[in-house]
Amino acid sequence: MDKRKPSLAEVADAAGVSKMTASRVLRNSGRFSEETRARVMREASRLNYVPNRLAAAFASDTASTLVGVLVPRLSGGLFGQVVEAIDATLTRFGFQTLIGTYENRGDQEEAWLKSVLAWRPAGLILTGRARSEGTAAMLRSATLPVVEIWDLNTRPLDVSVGINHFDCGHEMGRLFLSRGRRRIGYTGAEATAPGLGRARFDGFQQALQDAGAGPAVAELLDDRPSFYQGHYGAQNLLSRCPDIDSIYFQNDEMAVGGMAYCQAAGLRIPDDIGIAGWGGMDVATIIPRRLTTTNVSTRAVGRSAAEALVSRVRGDPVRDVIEIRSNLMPGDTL
Amino acid sequence: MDKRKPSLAEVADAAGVSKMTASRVLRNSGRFSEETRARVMREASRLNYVPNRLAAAFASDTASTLVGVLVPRLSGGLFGQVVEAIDATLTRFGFQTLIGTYENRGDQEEAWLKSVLAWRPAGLILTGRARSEGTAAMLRSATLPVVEIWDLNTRPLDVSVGINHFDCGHEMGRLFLSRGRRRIGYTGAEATAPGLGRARFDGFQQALQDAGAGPAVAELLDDRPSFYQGHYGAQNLLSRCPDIDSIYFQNDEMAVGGMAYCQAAGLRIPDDIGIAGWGGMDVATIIPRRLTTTNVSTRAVGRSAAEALVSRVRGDPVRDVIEIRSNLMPGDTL
DNA sequence: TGATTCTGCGTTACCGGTAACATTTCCAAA
DNA sequence: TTTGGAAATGTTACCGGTAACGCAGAATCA
Repeated sequence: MDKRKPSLAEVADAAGVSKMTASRVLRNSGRFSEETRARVMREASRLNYVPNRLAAAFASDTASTLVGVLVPRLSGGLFGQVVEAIDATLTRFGFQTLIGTYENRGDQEEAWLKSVLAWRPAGLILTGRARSEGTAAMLRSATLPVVEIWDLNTRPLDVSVGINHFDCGHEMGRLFLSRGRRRIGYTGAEATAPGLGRARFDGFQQALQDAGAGPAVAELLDDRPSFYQGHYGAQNLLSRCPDIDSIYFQNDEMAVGGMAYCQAAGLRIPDDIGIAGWGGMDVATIIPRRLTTTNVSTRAVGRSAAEALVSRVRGDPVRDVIEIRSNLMPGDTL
Repeated sequence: MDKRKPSLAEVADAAGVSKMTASRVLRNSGRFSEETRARVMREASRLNYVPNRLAAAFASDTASTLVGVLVPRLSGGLFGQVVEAIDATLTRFGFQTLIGTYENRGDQEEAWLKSVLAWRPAGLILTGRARSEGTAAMLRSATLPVVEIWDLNTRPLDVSVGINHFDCGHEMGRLFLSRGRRRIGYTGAEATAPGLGRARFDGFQQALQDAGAGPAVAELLDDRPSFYQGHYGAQNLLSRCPDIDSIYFQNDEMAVGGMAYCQAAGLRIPDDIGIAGWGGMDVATIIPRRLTTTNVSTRAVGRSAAEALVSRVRGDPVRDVIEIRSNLMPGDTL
């Protein structure tokens, strides 16, 4: 038995037309009669024809439906949701997602980019904005649609779809002050990685400074954000500065971990200590109180990014800066 | 300025050799002198040559480095970790991950498979074992390496890397009994989806039956497993059967959500009610007690699956059933 | 009625690599 | 010096599609 997949030529032969006509029918690119269409489609289906995208993309340089998607990670946090939304949207438009994770290592990013560009993708979706010189050079010379996500970039390489993290932090800072908090702490993770949580912290500090309040005491850890890091960070912070009255965490996972520590230490929330996080993560639903946080629509980020990319690939007009709104949730923990 | 990427022919010309020699050098497939190697590599690097994998894969039928990876979801639960480990391992071996998520819809799976097979991938990694007839037929006729993950399949299509969920449930059932639990409840999600949590429940019930105990009362919800589903499921279960003394949850997220409900309802854990989950998820670290659960090495599943796939692609011998051990953690909540 | 456009389809060349086979070079052994 | 064979390199054909162009016949127009 012949295991080879049937080719376009075989479908065309079976239908009694030329390869080109069969190709036109299968791509629905016009210039064929209804009768021919029916015959080609019937034979394609009968032969279980699976088009060879390698050949198609290779031949035309415009037919690639691969999209490279690079995120820091898939587990924990919100990136899994973002990628889910990206993939769902790309799939809807007939594109495929080529994934990559880089765990905050720039060299990883560069190697990944090189191996993805080798597939001549239709476009790229990249997270974060801090890029190595080599990466930036590759992107410039590649001239393909690139959507930067997560951190809103007002002067994007091409298109940016993201959240204004600075404003999130600033808004939260004002909320801390309006609740009478004055001895404020901050706990973050991935201290060595640029971007991501950093802008939130900057906005937060700015809000305190704008109001003439002193800066927040920061506890920055190295690992990725997690429950445990929040727990540990809160412990460090409270032993260094036992008199702080509130802590802003880099995200909800950390906030929930920090809350667990505070409660175990006998502190009442929000009376003895105020807690706030960021992200509106599912994990926050498990605690009896509603966590003070900023809700972020990760699905909207993913969907908008994918839609913007598809529009760019098709040559449709696209706004180059797309902000995804986030909503402060005052909650009951501050 | 010419925006086209340099081709192999240009590199070869610049190095003063034929395309074929340049190709051999770049693939390191032997049969060239050290001096030639140096010259070709130098020119490739000088011209910023990025090989065209489309052309390579298309030409040789053996050079594809794409691997299709299909999972139910990326956010929540453990699949994000699994995919992370798969991707890291595949990257290490020079392969690329083409991702797909199917949200428990069989038609999605079939459409995804078709679009991935169009790229003539080197292999596939699929989650779960319940497949539609169309999907199974496509896999049979495609004759490419397929690794099934998550549920251990003792008669795999090709290779299976997974966890024995039945045994996990059985072991946990015995623990429930040894702790004197007799009026037992179970809370699961995705009731309509086959596989996944189902085998654990079956094993659990079997353990109870083996010991002559009555079956667990089941509360099966439709949505995907989450904190909220656990909370809600526990509530339903306790209002239907107020006298149950313990609940086995489909996973740790649900268990933590269920615990939150029980505590809010004034039940002491484990005195009034015993709680157990599954998965060893990070979320369990936030609660003050150690959750009774089964630890699963998701990284090991991902890494082993990717390694098995690479071996199969290379033609190396591979065991066709690879069980990833899981460990019962007695914890403090049962 | 002749000229022009449109419709439907075919022909040819090519995308950028790699497999298979052919050829040249070089060195050691006869 | 000749010669055999391995090492290094070149030549040719091809993978399966698509772009560009060509061409006959039908429809439309002046």
